[in-house]
Amino acid sequence: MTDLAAPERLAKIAAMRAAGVDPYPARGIDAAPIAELAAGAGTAEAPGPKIGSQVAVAGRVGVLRDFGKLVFAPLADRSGKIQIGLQRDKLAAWWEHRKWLDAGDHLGVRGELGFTKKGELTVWATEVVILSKTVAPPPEKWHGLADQELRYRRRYVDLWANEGVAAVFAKRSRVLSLVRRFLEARGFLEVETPTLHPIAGGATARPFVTHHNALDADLYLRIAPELYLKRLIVGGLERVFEVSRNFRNEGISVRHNPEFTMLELYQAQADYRHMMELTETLFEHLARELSGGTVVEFRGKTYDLKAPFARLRYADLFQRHVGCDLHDRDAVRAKAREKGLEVPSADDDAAYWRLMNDVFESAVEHELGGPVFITDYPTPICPLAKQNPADPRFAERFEVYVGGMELANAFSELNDPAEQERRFVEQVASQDPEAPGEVDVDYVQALEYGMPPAGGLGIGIDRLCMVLTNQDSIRDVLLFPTLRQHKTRATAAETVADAGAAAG
RNA sequence: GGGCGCAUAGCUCAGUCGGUAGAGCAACUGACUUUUAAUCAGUAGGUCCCAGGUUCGAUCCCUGGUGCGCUCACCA
Repeated sequence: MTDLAAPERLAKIAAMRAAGVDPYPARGIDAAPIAELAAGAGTAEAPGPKIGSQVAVAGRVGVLRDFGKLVFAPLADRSGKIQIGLQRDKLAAWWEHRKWLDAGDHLGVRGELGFTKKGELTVWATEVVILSKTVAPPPEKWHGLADQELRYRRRYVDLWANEGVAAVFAKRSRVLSLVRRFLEARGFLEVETPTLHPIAGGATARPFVTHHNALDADLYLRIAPELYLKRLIVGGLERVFEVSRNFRNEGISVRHNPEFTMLELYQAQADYRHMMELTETLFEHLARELSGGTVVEFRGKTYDLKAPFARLRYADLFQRHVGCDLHDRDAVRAKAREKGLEVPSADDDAAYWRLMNDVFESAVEHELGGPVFITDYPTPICPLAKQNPADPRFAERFEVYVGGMELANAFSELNDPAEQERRFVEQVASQDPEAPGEVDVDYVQALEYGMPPAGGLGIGIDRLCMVLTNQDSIRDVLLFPTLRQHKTRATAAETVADAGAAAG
């Protein structure tokens, strides 16, 4: 046990055992979802159990309001909450055991559905069973679990102690479900590709490294599923998607978690224009399904996710917000210095384009409300995208922004093996710590077998859920966000460890 | 990683212009058959995050550390 366990509750467990009552019985009880009772109550529209009928409910009990010969308490399950009423007269033999009950216990209650004098729907108990005795006291009843860190560390408490938390995750689940149905209806096949990659490709990010003992080889946790999914397009699957947990060894912020979920999809015979249409259609669909309308509120502002979204060209935005052409290297460097960005002394192309994009991001991104497509990125910052046939300086790529946050990234996929190889070699040579360490030769070979023209799209599911559920931090849409390691004091574990040390 | 802020009872917080501390809730005891954060009476509960420094004296001031939050950078 840990120091969370309250002595008075442990004493109750001992008392129950002494009385021959199991505080952790093996079987639950067959109970109705509480919402059915609460909403139904035998009316014509909602044919739940009638007032006066016998019902059974099971759930976590809240604060006990004890009147001596009468106890009221709320009982909550996943579906809702109802009041239970325990009366001495109806629980004669059991009545003395009411002292075993504590806030937070799991109870099964059988009784008659009725009302109190104040008109509160109540299950008047004729039988009460402790289904699981809680030794850790629940959070304070007024404030709930307020400590941010504890909310994340003890999400299992946060979920029932704080209103609305479970609903956010139910919505998230629904987003994934809707996305799957949406894509399946359009002929996409859900696939699963490796999480362990010999080369960390498909994005620029620092990977996590791990080691396979039998192969005696280092492997990387994937930073993106992209290159595998495109191999499947080569393989003729034509329309594939994956809900991919990606891992990036980077900082943590309100928008970043080291592991995050991305939807990636690829569609043969499509290009980035199709991806735009698909994106805005999907976003509108999700908004409508989740909230009934297309307008969502996020961080105190509203955004209309009704398609079509505005389309703004990268070069135009650059000109407008930075004030010079993105190819004018001297002017861009001057702007970078103005903004206090670190201007690299090296004069190579890779460094210039990184700088140019930094300038763009610092000048443009937070100016964007959205939803908006930023389109036609400069080719040098798009190693996996196809060039625009009319102007090869730009790639057929777009990103979607809502509330200053990048939600999606898509392009017409580069399928020329020679050009792809050239860009890989360039990346590897760039010395960028976030670039892959070696050329993915197998991927180039895949392209040599021929990939049809295809559009690809990646959507940050966590961020999308932030927008759709109006949560400011990515941590609030992740059940268990990554936190610094933290040793919980486990008194029993210490005892075991001490015993082991003593024995050894 | 940089900057800013916070750390006091189980929880949420107040407080001490430097003299080792308080409220509400929770717990415990008692009363109460109609509460909705029940009420009433009482009891108990503190390494004031840790270490060092200044001081007659530090929870308070200073330095360092730890943890957390916010923010910047990077990205999705």
